[in-house]
Amino acid sequence: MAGVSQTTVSLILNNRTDVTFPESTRQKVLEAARKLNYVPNQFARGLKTKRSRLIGLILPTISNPYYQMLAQYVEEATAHYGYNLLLCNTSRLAEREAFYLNLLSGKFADGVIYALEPFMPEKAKQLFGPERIVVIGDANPELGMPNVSLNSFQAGRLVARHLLELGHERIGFITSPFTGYTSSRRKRMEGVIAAMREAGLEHQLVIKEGEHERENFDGSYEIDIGFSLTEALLRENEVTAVIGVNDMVAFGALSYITRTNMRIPDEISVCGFDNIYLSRSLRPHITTVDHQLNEKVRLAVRMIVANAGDGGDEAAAAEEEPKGPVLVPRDSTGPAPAKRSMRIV
Amino acid sequence: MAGVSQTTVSLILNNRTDVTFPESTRQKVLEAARKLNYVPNQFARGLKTKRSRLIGLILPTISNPYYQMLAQYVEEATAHYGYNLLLCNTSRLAEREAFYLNLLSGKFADGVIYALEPFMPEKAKQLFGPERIVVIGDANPELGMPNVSLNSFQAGRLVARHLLELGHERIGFITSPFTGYTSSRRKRMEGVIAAMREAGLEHQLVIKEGEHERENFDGSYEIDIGFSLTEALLRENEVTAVIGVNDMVAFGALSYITRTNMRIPDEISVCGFDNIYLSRSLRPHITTVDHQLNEKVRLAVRMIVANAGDGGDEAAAAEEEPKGPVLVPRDSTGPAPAKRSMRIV
DNA sequence: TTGTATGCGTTATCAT
DNA sequence: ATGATAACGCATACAA
Repeated sequence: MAGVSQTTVSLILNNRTDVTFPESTRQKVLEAARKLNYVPNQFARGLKTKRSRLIGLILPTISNPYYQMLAQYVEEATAHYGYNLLLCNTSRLAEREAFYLNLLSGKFADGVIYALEPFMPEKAKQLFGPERIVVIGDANPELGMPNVSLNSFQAGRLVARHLLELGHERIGFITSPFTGYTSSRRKRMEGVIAAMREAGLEHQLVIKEGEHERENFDGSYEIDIGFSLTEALLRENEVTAVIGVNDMVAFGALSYITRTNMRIPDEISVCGFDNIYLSRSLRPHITTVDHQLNEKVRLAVRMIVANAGDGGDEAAAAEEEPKGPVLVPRDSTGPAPAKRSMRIV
Repeated sequence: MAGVSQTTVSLILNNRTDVTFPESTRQKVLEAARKLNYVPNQFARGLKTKRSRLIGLILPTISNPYYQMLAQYVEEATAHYGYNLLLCNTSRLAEREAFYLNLLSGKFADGVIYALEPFMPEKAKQLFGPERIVVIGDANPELGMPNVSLNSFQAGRLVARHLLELGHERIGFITSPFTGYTSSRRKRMEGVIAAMREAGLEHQLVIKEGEHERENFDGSYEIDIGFSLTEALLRENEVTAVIGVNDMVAFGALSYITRTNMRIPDEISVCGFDNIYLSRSLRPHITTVDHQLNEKVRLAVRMIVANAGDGGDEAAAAEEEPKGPVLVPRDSTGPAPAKRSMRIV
């Protein structure tokens, strides 16, 4: 229609810098494309270039505010690079992970972001090669995959130090179960223990762990765990602060405490991890730790885009040092109450 | 490697029913494929078949529990059909919607599910054809697109009738702004008004609408709106029940009321819409309306799969009548308090 | 039951 | 600066 060849059209529409055309030709082609509502066929393009501009995101479920937040960030980052996000909910089932790995492979996706610990790292590496995969989570060298680190240990330490500085001495840590696949829960606890030990208060820490991982993956499970563990914790112990292993568990704690008519933070402090948006919406606003997830997600996406792609300067950008977790103090934590509550100690 | 032709391999690997092979040949091919870790190239396949087994989901943001729930259901439904979900967050920006429509088109996606009212229905229809699009939301014949209906009007009526049955007469309805693009808020209100009118209590309804739509799309905005509108509502009016335009707004109302030390539901009832999982986790569990979204989402996905696809029986299944909204009574609503609160009336 | 040949729409190579 | 042509990997019409 523009009276030129396929080649010319391709070169112009992809506005490549290595060739140059007279403005007149360029306009003719652009005009014709516009008139025809031309949209390049991504199948044909992918067949040649082996690139899809698609990134798969593997996570257990989107019904959990943490993963929802993460997915939101990934979506924003991929869109920024003109990429599209494929959502893959595995419910932590190996079978579902395998299903999605197959679906994504065949050079179909340019890369895969794991937001949980891979069940089948070998299969993933075999299908994509390690350089097309990024794991967002606590570093695990055994996996042999690129990793954007979350440093849960440091996060745990930050929270505990915050409470110690406020004068709390007897502290409860409540958590959903330590399972094989979520080492971050354990690492948060270890960070808390480390801080308590540094303060010489190691034996003042009370740890309560939930019983069974429940099949359902929405946040209600964690809220329930937080509620019942706090009930048990306060029945047996005189703590002045409760640390939930994440914000949802902390909300459960808050629910129970509110119901007992104890005042927060005057009589008891509560805090969590993750800085999900509810932690700054529900009242009281809760003290938590921000992972700077947005920055980290962007880094992960850049790593894949650089590797899949046009390389060069992009690749350099991917080498940045990720930032560490930061404490976000809010209304739910305050100075430890006076001796009254310390009578057992 | 199996000593047979491409054709044979293709036929066997796609296990087509219209041809039949001796078991020996079949095994040879399957064996070879397994050994080679063969994964079909989806680009090449798509180039021939014009099918991607990809469905685009267009929504404003995933940082809002309603859309998060919807996305979860869509993901489950698409996975069930061996499809993959492309997540497209538009933040209700026309520009972003256009970006995604282009990205998805070129026969790249088999269909598009709109979870919000399309900004550019014409462009969408032009790129995909109306039969490849399904809108999940209140029916809007003007769009000329297939629609899975949510019936917000009926939902509003259900809630109001529930309160009327409990003896409430003076009721507040609080809502984020009625904007051009979310007619469901207005329809919920109209349903409430209809029920009040049927009871002859039309003038006992107090409506409070938030000021400006805020740019940020996480639920915190709606919680804040609920909080401040309830404050204003209770300062000026003696209502015995508050209806939030959705569960998040209702949570905001709950937050304010809890802080005033009024008892729920003894002194005041609160309810919302959508049945997001938080409504059954946070305490008190709130009365709400369930849209039976899961069923509706499955229907929407089936409609696209049937149209894109292998047709026949699938297409028939897509004709089902969608179910209506149902009331979910929980702890936050109870009988209207005795006359004490009714002195103004 | 199985093989041969063709084409999907694009980009890349090599001409001119 | 631009055009001709091949090739990507698969599915299919047709032949055998």
